[in-house]
Amino acid sequence: MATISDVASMAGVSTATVSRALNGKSTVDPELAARVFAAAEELGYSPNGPARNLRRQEAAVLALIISDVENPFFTAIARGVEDVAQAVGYSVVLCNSDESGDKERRYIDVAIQERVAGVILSPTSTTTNTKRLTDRGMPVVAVDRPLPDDEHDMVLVDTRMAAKEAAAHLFAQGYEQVGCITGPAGVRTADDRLAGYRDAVRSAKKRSSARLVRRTEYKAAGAKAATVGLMSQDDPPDALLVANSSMVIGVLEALDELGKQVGRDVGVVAFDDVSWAKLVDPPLSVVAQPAYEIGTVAAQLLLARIADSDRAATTTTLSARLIERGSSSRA
Amino acid sequence: MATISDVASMAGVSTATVSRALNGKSTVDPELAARVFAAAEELGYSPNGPARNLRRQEAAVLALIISDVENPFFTAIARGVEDVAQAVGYSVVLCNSDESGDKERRYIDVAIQERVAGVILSPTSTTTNTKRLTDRGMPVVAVDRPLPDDEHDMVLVDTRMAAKEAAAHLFAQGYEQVGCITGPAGVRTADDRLAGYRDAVRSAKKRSSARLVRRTEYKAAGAKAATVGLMSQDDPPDALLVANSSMVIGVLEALDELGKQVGRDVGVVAFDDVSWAKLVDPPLSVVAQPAYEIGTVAAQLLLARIADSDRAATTTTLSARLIERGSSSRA
DNA sequence: AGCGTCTGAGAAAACGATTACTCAGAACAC
DNA sequence: GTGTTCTGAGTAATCGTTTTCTCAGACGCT
Repeated sequence: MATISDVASMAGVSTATVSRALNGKSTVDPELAARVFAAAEELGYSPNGPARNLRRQEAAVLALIISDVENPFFTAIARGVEDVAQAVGYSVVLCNSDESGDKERRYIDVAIQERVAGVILSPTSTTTNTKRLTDRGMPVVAVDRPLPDDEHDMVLVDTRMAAKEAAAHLFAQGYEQVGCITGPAGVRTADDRLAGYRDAVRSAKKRSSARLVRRTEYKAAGAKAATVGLMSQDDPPDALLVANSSMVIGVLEALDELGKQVGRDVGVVAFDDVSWAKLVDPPLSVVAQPAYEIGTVAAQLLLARIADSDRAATTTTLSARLIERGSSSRA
Repeated sequence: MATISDVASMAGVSTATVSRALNGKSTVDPELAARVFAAAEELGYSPNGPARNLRRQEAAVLALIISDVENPFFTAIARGVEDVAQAVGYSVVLCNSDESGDKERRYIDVAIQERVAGVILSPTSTTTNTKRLTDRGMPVVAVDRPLPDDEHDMVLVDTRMAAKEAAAHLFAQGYEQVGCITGPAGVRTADDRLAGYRDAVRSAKKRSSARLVRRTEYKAAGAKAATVGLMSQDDPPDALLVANSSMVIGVLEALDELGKQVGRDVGVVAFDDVSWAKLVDPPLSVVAQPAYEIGTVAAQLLLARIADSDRAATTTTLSARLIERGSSSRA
């Protein structure tokens, strides 16, 4: 592949001049510049990124490490990040940690090695991995889930409040025994949603009962099994708050197989307003999280931190919105 | 951030020895190696990727450029690619071209600049962009959609046959006037699915009619409008073949709003077996494409080509599978 | 002992860009 | 006409690795 020296000798100038011309730095004689551009075009010259980054000690690349590429919530975040980054000339590379602390670590190491300008991640495990980044002074923004030390910029959703509101809505609709299916213990969103659920139970003056709560992976299969377990006890729940959109697939499958009619027999509210929510019967009531906005805000925060590493860390908390549809109504 | 020289001086050896020790090359005195490892650990040393890549003239990174991150078909491909790549120590960076030839070109340029080892892409526009890659001898594998010249490795699905089979199935179920909603002209999968549909129309001895065909973006909104258009004519179709899963969302919404009952009034088969297909009422009949496998095969092909650039180009065509559910049955 | 052969570590040359220096010549002021 | 400033291009240093040389010393063989 053509190098800058090839261009230089073809244009009959020094490499310095080529570099200056191509980057529009300083002033270069228009006639020389024209020769340079012609030569670059002719040779199909494309600057060697690694060499440039090595010299410049910076790369206009952001890493985005998300915990599930197949979850629309995270892909929407990705879009938000990308749109902001593109606008200022940064590229985004997307990595899928797949809820595995191990893969997360591997991608963090790649990000460090490649010396990307900054990292946005939805942390799976706590601290240990991100410490590698902060130890080396790499700008980081956490999304969706907080990091323990508040040295970091974070973009979160007030998911506890949202869960409370969703559960309260179910009680208000006349459901008596609202259950909750949430993610693994230690995953902050899962814990928060459970806490919000409990807040609502308390506010409704109901007796809180571990019997009505299940925790599983944030996946359909686990949620399906959990639903079967919940529903097959004596005095089963008559409504469910489900902590994400993958899970609700398992939940709806299970209810269908158990012959329970959603809405009439069992009220359901799930997190994330997926594109197909209106298509199921009855339409699914959801907690819509501002995923795209999380992405845009996170990208802006990261860019700000890259520009000024001494900025005080900020935490932005966005709020979610309950969308009432048929699945949470007995009518 | 610590450099190799820092490690070298702390360990009291030369940088060459540090490099050799850390990379396990050649033989290094165990005692020296131990000092090196200790120093590297102590300093939190992480080799500078750009510098390494510059020297080595290669990076263990693959670029995957897909046309829609929010489409589960493509994210499943991504998983396949990633699993294969990870296993052999390559990282994958995912880029979203968003069906825009412009973004595609930008990401291709980034891939070239960063000198990634190879590129897997689902081409949006034809030739022009990929020529940039091949001109520079960059290994490329096309997925989902072919590239015109057969100099390339490709992994495709026999989507024409699958479309034919799906449409034939609708006829077999007793639908008389099967319509088709497909993607933009020029997008190969869209054209092939339409061609397969026409094959089936011909085989069923029906008169083919442009009246029953609509083309729009591969998005829900366009498909919704197309459906309304199709259904509001005199003698509207009584079944629809829908070319992807985003579109079918719009189609189902439209049918619902028009008061048409899916299955009984209008049969529907759509491409891609999305996770929620069984949840809609009636369950959605689909053409399941082997997306994950497309990804794994593509990654293997790419790795093979990276290892040996003189390999003959191969085209792998996988087949799709029709899954019959309630939406294509009058019962 | 003397002479290859080997081993293993350091010195130094890449890799391909950017950029701090340097310096010739023009422009300008006196 | 001389000295000063300015302009713009080339020279060379630099980024942090890897890797080719180079070479000292150990080893083995006759």
